[in-house]
Amino acid sequence: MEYDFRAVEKKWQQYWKEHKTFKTENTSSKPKYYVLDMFPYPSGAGLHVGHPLGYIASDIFARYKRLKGFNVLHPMGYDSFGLPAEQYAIQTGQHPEITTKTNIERYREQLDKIGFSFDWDREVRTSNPNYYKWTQWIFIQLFNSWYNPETNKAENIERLIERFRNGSISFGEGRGEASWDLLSEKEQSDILLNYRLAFLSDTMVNWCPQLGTVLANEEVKDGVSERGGYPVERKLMKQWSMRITAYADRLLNDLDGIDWTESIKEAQRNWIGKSEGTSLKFQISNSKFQIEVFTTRPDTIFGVSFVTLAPEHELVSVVTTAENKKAVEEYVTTSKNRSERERQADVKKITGVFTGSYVEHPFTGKQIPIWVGDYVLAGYGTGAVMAVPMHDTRDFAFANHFGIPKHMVIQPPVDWDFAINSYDEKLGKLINSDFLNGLEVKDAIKKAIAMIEEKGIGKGKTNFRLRDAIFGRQRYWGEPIPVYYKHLSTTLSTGEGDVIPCVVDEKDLPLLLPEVDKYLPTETGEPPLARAKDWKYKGRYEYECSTMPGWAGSSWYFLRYMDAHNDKTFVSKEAVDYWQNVDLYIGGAEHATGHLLYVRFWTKFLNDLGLIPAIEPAKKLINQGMIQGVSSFVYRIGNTNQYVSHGLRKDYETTPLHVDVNIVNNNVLDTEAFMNWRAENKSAEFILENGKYICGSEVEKMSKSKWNVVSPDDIVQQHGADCLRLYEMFLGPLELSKPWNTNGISGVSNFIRKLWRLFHVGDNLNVSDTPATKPELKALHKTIKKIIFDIENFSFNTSVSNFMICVNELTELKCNKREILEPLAIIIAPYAPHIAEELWNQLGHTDSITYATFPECKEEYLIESSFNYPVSFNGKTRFFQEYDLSLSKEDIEKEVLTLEQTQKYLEGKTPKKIIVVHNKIVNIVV
RNA sequence: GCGGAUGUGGCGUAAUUGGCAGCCGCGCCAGACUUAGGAUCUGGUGCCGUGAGGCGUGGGGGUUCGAGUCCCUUCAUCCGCACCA
Repeated sequence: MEYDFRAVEKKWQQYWKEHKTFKTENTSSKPKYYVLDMFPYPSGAGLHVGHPLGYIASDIFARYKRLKGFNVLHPMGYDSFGLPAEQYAIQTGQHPEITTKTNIERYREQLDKIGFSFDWDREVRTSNPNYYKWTQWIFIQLFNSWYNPETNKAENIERLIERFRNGSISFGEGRGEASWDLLSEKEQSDILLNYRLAFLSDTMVNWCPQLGTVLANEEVKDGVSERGGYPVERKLMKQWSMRITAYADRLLNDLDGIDWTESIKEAQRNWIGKSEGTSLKFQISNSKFQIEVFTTRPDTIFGVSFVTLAPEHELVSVVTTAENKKAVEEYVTTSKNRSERERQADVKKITGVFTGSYVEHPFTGKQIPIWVGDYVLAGYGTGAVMAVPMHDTRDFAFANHFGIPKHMVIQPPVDWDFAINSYDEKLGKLINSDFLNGLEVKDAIKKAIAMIEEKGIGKGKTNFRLRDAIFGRQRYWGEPIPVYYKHLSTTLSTGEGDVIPCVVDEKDLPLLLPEVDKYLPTETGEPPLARAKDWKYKGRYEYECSTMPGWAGSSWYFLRYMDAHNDKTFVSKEAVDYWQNVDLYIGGAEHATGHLLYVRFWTKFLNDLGLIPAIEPAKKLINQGMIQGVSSFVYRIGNTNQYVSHGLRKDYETTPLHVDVNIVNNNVLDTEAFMNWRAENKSAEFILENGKYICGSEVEKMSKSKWNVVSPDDIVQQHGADCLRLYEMFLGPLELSKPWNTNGISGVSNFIRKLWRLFHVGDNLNVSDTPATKPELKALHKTIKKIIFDIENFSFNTSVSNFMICVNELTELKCNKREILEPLAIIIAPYAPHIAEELWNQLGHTDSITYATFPECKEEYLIESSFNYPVSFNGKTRFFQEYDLSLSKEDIEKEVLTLEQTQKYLEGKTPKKIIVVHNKIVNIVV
């Protein structure tokens, strides 16, 4: 009988569960190793074959490390707050908690079937109050902290207040020498909000009316929401934000110390967008005001021919003269009404308007016109730029469009046609630039900054593209922000009471998510939490009604796994001192500027507070590729119920329609199944080619709506979990994206059966205790060596081929020696744990193979005494000749020349040169 | 526009890091066996050519005795960022 994978896999999954085989302790004499997967959001669609790809790789690595004698932490959990469950709740009235629970159970079932070695006792769910209690606790620490630029660390806000009191830090302009304690509570609160790491402020947000919430920058793609693709507009709102910008420099610099893919690091560098330059103030002619600009090119100061303000700039109205008022106001209004999307869509379209005013050039005193243009972004730098058309592409285009003069101040070291392009390179010598003349750009930048600073009109400055992260979401299914609003004594002037935000007391955590009647905003546009009845802090104070964003819970979950049940603290000192941080983190590259940046931010913050020892969450990060789906299409003719085969569709007017890939085999449609697939297909007619209906196909994202989802459950049911694991690895390098194709799976399936047959004759184990032969030992140890190399280089696809080679060789050798087969079972165990356990058990072991010892490669079995040299002429291999490895280069050279074959290829000529590379090649140059 | 990645048979891929290109599979071809199965086994399979042989790692050029691998250049595809001064 054949290997019964269904029985065996069920048996061992049961065994692991009962024996808690993968339970991990926080103390051990073994070295620690932490392998983490990005936890999933449990969606209603369940897992498809793409999801487990990374989990399989990490599981192999975790199991390998256990065999290598490490104490391995390999947990799993769920990122269970989020939009889809809430959208579903809005549609059906079903509480998101119930949906979430159902989805998690389904995920768990699917995961269990694949045989992962997770320690489920450490499971976390971000929507669980025991978990989000600590997410809220961390929020409170952020609220109570400020970033001290001198120590470059977050500190308790009390330290800042002390410094306000003793005057070592001034708490604001225009308040004179007033002492801190004389300020009202409201004034103090407002000032502190400018420093707190979690703070409330009026911010331009990405507001999505359809979703009824604000979105973070990385949740907006091309002006529409990432989820759902709804339009997003800019809106000024009072919002909770995280001062991630305080950490910009550290987030950038510390990238050098971590082993992450270059693409992720580069994406983060771009996102942080550090740019060094200088601020510079221009005096507005006949005015008390100045315009401050930021530039990275102070060297081009003598090339300035205009100054441009963003339409939102506060000085626009000030500098606009009466005769230009109408035009400017019109322009500003149009610009503001254009959505972010529209602005981005036509970047090429140059628009702007002259204000009628001028600034004075700081060095020449010349009059420089002030323009307004929406190519200048209000949110970056100072919202104003000094325009140098000859040396900046955008200024060049603007100047050309409006016929503004251009001044050349850098002599390019190459031929340059200034009629076509500006010269933006930081290379060349300065000309027409007074004290900068003759300097190289690099030196000119330094000199210009020095002169600007000396004149007191600006100073060297670093700008970041990174924005503070908006933290509040006007949604229901998220962590309540643990903030309440305290009413202060009524002020006489307004008759209204001042209100200040305060964090709830730590002992009152968790602040539970209240029940609401509907998951929609209120009639007045308040978030759903405003519907909660009698929901007040201490029965008196209104709570904050927005909830945390999806990334809050995932910004520290790697810590909670270390100590998942602690109800005294978010993670105990002992646990975090032992586990430190993640050694290997596997997940998708789509989180490059979202999760992966926030988790680094929170890690650094918690480290600043001395709560955790690590400054980075993960030492090594691997991004698994995406598994795409292959969609199948049928072609419906017009509005009929007739479908035409792919090859003949050109003759008709057709509409391509997605068809369930499960009723298509090798592009051939099962027409009967199609007719039964949906009621409206019952009477479908087909125009066939060669008696078959051929479907079209396309590679797309795997998704329910495209009918191209392949479920791991089906693969496990048909071929087994070990087969799925091996096949997913066999597909190709982990990092590569590829479309799923089940066709090749039979090769892996055959391999598993072949492996089984190596140990069995009929139904019986047939393993001999006689010593192994040299070729058998060689086959084994060669494989051990390769597998170690492969795993440590995360080259899981080549390991699978190497196992196949090994089993093929041993089958050829008719090897059934315990001395060979027992180590073979161990090295294959991380990949195919079920069959490995079964074989191990049949070999007479009573314990799990999980904690066996990974065999060592003994080089002595690999030593060869001779080598079959390829002999080539002018680099072209012509024949082979075996020589003993003890032979010297000279000996081989002599030997080769005596060969009849050599003489044949020499055709009577004398070789110019003979190259002999030991153990590699012989090359004869003629 | 900037940045990152990828490009090898009909397909997925491999190549000890400069040394026999195509390992391991899928598919395909031929054969064996047969209780005719989508089973198992054996052999073959880069392309052109009956053959000797020639050509072959997106294209072009270079370094080298020797290049998929190194250098220059160019093209294509995918991903990220994108008026960031």
